[in-house]
Amino acid sequence: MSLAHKDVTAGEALPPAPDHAGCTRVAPILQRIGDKWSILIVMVLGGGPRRFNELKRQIGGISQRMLTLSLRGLERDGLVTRTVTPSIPPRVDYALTELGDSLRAPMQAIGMWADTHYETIQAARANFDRRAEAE
Amino acid sequence: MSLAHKDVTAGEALPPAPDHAGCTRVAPILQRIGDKWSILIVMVLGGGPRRFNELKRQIGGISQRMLTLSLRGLERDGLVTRTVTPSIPPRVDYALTELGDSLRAPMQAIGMWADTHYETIQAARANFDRRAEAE
DNA sequence: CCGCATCCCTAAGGATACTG
DNA sequence: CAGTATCCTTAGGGATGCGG
Repeated sequence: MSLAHKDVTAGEALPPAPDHAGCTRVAPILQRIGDKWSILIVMVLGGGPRRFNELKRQIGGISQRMLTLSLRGLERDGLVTRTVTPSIPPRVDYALTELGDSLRAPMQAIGMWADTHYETIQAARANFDRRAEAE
Repeated sequence: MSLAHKDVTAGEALPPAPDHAGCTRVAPILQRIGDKWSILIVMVLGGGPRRFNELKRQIGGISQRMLTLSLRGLERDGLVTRTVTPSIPPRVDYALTELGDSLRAPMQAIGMWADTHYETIQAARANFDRRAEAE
């Protein structure tokens, strides 16, 4: 793990390039929320607290195993709270913390980007695959 | 795969919640760039074109296998160009496309977020693990 | 220098069945 | 309802060695 910050002399042509710090720190976080389900969960919880099976239904296609694990991860990172009401049947509510809520804005920036360029990317893929198939 | 857009009546308490569309479309894209290396590559290429081993060195800790695969993925999605100069020894340059470059902005939004809340998240994890260990 | 092919091991993740 | 536990299959990813 290095990501050398010195030695920027190698190449510096086209763009402004105002990054260079906090790159390696971003990766682990992006992976945390870049997994198959976490963003979906955050998105749904952005609409207010949800119960376990409510989440499961609204997300669609997730197993309870993965929902549990994903929620645990988000809870662990302080993005989501888990509130148990020990009634019968038991009731558990999940909600975004302030931290989790603050993630929604940058997330939507990516969302916008993805939505804007979705077709372009699909086209690029199709194109790439087509000429790859033609050897 | 559903993510029902209707039936928002279930819960709508705390936040403004201006999302609800393009959620399922975001996930695959986030996974594409949320893998272990892609963002790092995009970040480094943000500083200008790089050769293969140049990238490898600057990223640090990546195997050439994964670098190749990641670059192929990025190329396939039209985020990166691959330019071969058939000299001896051969020379291959990678650079961001306009599309790839446009990704840097939203990416840095997440980067900022991650950097800002890094400590908080670490603390939350430590806290969670501590009380989990205490059963 | 670039990168494909191979081997191999681990983690991710789905399906199902069972508990408080 | 809200999980936990188990099984099993696949994808991710490192190490190494060869080839243009």
